[in-house]
Amino acid sequence: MRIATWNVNSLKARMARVEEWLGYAQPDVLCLQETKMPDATFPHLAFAGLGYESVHHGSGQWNGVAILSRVGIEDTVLGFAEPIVSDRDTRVISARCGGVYVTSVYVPNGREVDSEHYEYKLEWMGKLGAHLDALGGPGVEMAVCGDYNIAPADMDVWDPAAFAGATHVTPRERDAIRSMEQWGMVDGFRSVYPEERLYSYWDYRAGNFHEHRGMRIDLIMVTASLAGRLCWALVDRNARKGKQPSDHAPVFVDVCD
DNA sequence: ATGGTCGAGTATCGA
Repeated sequence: MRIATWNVNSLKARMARVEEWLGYAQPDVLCLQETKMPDATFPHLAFAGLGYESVHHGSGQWNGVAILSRVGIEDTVLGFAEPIVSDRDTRVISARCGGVYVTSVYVPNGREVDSEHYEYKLEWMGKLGAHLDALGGPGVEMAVCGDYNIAPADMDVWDPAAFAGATHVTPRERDAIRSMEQWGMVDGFRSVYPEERLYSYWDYRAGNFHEHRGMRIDLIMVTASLAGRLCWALVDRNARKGKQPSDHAPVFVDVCD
């Protein structure tokens, strides 16, 4: 089972690239973030034509998350599960796909350390933990995929010194990832490639992509039963190239029997 | 050394 995640930075702007990618990457499940559209305009029919059922949680021109699956979609939860209070942003959606409870997350950016946005980000990560408990806890086969806006370790940024004092790398943010690991999840890509300095996001500006100035902030966190069966993982840098790319590349893991 | 681009919408803001 191939489980993928991709922050598309507007699905309207990226639809042709997403269709192309589904065609050659053949994921069983694809989590999308930053669709930047309301539910009313989500292209369920186009994805159905490619063999994918889909669920979407979006309210307007910002945020927006979705799950596409060709192995079934059931038990969909929009936002955080009850009784967790969801905020007005549409940043999380969950659904059971082929026996795996899949969650697509777009974690708040944080903007500046110690700003209200930063506190909101940390609070949001706390709610995500409660959400995963509500879905059944670490004993459930679960994949939590998305743009975490957190680089788990120094090796996940092109130059740790360049991020001094910035968000995405602070101990409090990294503690949120560590809490997920202590709860029972494994960073799927990192477990397959313990040493590789590969990134999933590059700012559009300044030729950052070609200069390899990136960050690995798009993660597929999986519970133990899946973690023990990971047989491959990939960041598809080719999908960051060419005409009208997203600033993020898709990432996937393969779960084998 | 700084900033360099996109996508939202159509002036700027957010990333």
